[in-house]
Amino acid sequence: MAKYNPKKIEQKWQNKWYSSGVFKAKNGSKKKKYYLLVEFPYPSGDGLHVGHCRSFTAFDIIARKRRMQGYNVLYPMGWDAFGLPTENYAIKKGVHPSVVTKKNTDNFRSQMQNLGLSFDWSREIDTTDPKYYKWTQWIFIQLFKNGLAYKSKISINWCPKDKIGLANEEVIDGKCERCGTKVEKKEKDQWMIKITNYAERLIKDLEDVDYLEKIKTQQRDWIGQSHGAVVKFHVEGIDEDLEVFTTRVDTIFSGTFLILSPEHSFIDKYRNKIENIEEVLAYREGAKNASDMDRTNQDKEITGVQLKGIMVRNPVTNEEMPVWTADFVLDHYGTGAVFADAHDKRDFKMAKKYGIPLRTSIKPDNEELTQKVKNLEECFEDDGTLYNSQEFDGLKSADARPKIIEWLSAKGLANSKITYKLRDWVFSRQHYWGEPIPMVFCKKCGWQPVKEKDLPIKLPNVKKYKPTGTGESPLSLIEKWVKTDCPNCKGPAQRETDTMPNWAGSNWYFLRYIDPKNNKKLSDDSAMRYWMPVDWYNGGMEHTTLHLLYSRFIFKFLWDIKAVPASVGSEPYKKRTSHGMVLGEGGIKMSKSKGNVINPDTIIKQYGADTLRIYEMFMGPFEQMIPWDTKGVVGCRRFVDKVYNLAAQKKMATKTDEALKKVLHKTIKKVGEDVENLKFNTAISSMMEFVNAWQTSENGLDKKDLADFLRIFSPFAPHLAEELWVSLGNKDLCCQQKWPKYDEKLIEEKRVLLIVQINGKVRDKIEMKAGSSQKEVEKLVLKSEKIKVLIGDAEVKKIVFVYNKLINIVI
RNA sequence: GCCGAGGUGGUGAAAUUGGCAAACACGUCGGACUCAAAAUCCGAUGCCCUUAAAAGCUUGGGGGUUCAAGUCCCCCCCUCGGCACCA
Repeated sequence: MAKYNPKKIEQKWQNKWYSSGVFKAKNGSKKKKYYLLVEFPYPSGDGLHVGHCRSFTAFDIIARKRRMQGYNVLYPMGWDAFGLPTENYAIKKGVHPSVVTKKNTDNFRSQMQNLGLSFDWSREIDTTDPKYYKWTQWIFIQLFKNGLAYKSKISINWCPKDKIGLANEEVIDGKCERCGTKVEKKEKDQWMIKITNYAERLIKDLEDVDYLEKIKTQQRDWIGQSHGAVVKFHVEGIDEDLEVFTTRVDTIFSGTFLILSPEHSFIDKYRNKIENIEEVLAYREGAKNASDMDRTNQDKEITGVQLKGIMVRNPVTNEEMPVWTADFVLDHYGTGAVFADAHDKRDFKMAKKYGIPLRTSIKPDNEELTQKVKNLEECFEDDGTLYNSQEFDGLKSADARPKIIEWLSAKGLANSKITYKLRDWVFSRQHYWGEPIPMVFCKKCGWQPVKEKDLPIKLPNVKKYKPTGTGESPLSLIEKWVKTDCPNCKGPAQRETDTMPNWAGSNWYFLRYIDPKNNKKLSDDSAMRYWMPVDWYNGGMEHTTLHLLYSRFIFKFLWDIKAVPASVGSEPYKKRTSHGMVLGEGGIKMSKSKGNVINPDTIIKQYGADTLRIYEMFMGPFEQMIPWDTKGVVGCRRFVDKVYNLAAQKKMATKTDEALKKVLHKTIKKVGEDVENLKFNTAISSMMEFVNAWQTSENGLDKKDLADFLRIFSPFAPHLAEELWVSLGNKDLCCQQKWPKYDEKLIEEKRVLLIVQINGKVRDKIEMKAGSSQKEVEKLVLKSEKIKVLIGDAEVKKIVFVYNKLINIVI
């Protein structure tokens, strides 16, 4: 038989698979479904990254295994193709982004096919296809109609050199991603989405899904729920209360002053009551100009200005408290105001700096520390025991909190309240290459959504993709497109010229794969009922708080408005895992500038796709970051070669050796279990062990056992598996076979290697039949010369026996 | 600062969850084949002492629990990821 030639083999089987449609998922099937999803890539000009290959191959293995286990598997692929690099390329070269996108997606597709990935290509989607983004726009309109999309003036990142608004992800270290200029803030009217309405559900429903714990934790932290209370502080001489959010009501008896954010509306409302208003407004101005970098600087000196002439009353001590403003109090969190006391480091520092009186009311358990706290030498921030707190003295912080809230709310002075760090989602981008926001502004009717029958609002062709310099999107320059009729009154109106962020298309794409050609709906109800939710979704950790959270939110919304059938439930993904990044050799990030990018095409050309697949799975644990090592690829090629040589050239046994058969069945068990746990590296090492045993066995495998091995091998190295499958005389495809079962009886050990320890140290090993009793083992061990010598005259104190494993003699 | 993950040979890593630490692979060294090289095959390979055997040491550091600890508990150090003036 000829030498192993992956080039010849792989092309042939890819053609066969893709032309026969074996990987097509069937809607309306009676079979059990399995929906496997990997994040669709942004088709960049650089081509497929070996990191893509890793997660796509991993889930390809699961998809192939599931098909062999009899499932109707949906494993689709598409393109998240709106995005900046394509737009930048268009600006530079003057080529239309859609032309670039077409070129890049063609390249990506062929690279994926060269890897033998079993995607169902009949369901391919592209977020930049008007037939697709028609529904992205439709979702926006539903958000608007349900009061979840609104316009708001907010400060955006502004590059003064390029004269363009930047998304957070375009700001690297406070500088513009393109030109490196320091980014400024600029106020601009933006479309916002009220994701905060869903904050509670987004946290609560995490209980019902199977996500990696670290993913859940990260989402919870991002949403940032805190339980506390809003307390009212009456302003002296004005019929007004200042409301303050706190999670530490237990410290309220020590509250001696109040701090407002510089932007707090109270300052505007009572300008004339504030004696030093000029100073206060100057402070506000200064805070506004401080960049994010300065504001997050830990060591920054605390500053503040007192609102002279304003006093409030502490609702529990009834004492007068001065009111200050300081920029560490954030306007957008809680009520934009805090009460300050000796139990918060920042308040403590500020009071010391400006000579504001402090009082303590919580003490730690430690007596020495308590003295320091009482003397105001140290700031105690933790929970402790209350004192100076009237009837609440002696209570622990945690017990005091609900009691104090209850007591205050009875008097109408407080309400318990839950706040979130999560903020509403800025949805406008001043770019060309994105979905146009389907809204129209009419002087008479205000903002109006485009009529659904007029969707999609197609991106018009422009001559220049360059930003306008005024902060408007390039679309604003196309007068013909901007001018339109009001959908409501038919009067003259203007289109929104901002586009959507690149998260918009990926919010709901998993619904489109289910029914990719539907032009009446996002996706057909009965098909959604069958396929949803996604059974297993894998993606990068970097998408945990953006894409993953956004898409969960949008899905909940679609479910609420019944665009998704009720029976599906309100969580889109049953299970979510994450892969580790593939780094360049030496452990640094792969990048063009470092010249350490590995192109999968090169590896396939040199070693074959099966080898690349196996290497990517063997290189290390799937969830872990891992450096590329071309030497390791060689080792995997040797393994693949070995399988080929053994299967193709060794004479077939009439009956497999008993010992080898045993190893085979252990391997079937191990590979099956490891794949389910994403432990591909150990699955492969166990197959290597099996192949080594096969190589050294006397007679080798018989036809049936070789066929079983090929079946477990085929998800990993599908091309070679098919080639060897037909060489056994089969006419069908290996990937359509049943996943083999292992024989429990064969796996059972008849003889075991028993460890003999003296005082916990391994001194000997004896082989004996499995299931021997302690007595039998003891007899044998104590007779052994080696052990006799080691025990010598010492007294045997104790003997520990672990069934089928070890015996430990304590002397 | 807080939260999360991790630290095991020269390298990537295993370790059935408390029971032989280093499987599998890379690399290195030695041998076979060859005029020679590559490829391939065989053997050795945690460290230390040693011609060898035997002993001893070893999972970031220190302490503890246990007949037995990479695994459990306490303290500390380091690396990576996330959040970060969030009241």
